[in-house]
Amino acid sequence: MSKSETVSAASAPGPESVVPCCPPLDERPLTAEEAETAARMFKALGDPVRLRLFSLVASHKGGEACVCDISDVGVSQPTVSHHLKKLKEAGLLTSERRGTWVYYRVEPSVLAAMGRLLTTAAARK
Amino acid sequence: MSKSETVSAASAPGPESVVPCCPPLDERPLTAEEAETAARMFKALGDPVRLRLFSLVASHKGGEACVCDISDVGVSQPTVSHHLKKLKEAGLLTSERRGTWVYYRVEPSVLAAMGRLLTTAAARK
DNA sequence: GGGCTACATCGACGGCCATCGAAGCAATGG
DNA sequence: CCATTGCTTCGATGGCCGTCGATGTAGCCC
Repeated sequence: MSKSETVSAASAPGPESVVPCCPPLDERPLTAEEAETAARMFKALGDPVRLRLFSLVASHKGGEACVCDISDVGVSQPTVSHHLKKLKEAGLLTSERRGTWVYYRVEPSVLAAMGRLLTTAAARK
Repeated sequence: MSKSETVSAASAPGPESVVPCCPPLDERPLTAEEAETAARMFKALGDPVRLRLFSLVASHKGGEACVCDISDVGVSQPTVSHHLKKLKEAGLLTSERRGTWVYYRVEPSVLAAMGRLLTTAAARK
């Protein structure tokens, strides 16, 4: 059961646990649970192929892209699908089927949370 | 020219003349090389234990901590040393021996580069 | 229906990685 | 010089993960 939150109700239930996650890294030591949550997101971007796929979606016009637009990253099509699933499970992407194609789109809130986790630490220096 | 960009490095040379590594994730698709470099950094923070260790160093008074201060994360001491080595290899931490103890300290420039990679993408939304 | 395209899932394989105990190196204190 | 403490390195092991070909499913078109 996902916590009631300001999640856009239009989308499917999807993977829950989409939260601000954690305080800035230099504010307080992360607890074991916080580290587990945050590490899962960083881990999702810790693969070159996934990072390229994510960047391809994020930089695509309209903020979304179908798999056929981004599947030229040097690996087979099943592998692309596998990585997109990983990114979706990490809460970084959402997918929606429209007719023949499946469109992927970035989840801005999670991305902002990750950025805040890092930039605040640097800004306070 | 109006200040359409909130980038702090408008004219200042900046102490961080180091390579920013990559453009923001939503600006242009990353190349294979860029993705390889950036993924290496994200991967370093993609482990819960490493993330806790990094947070412990970053939040410690004085901006540095010896291993004895942060080795209580639930794993053996050799494992702690192993993870600290990984963080150092990723360029996120630096170490210095002073007498009996070895002190670790965060590398602000690399941290800032990672944050910029994420926050710019979110801020431009 | 038949065929085609777009994408996901399955099963398997190879390699990387987190973890540990044991041992090694460094510095201090007696 | 020896013992002790702080930390790193070594070697081994178990598990996770990225990758693939084959197969399955969903939607479009003739």
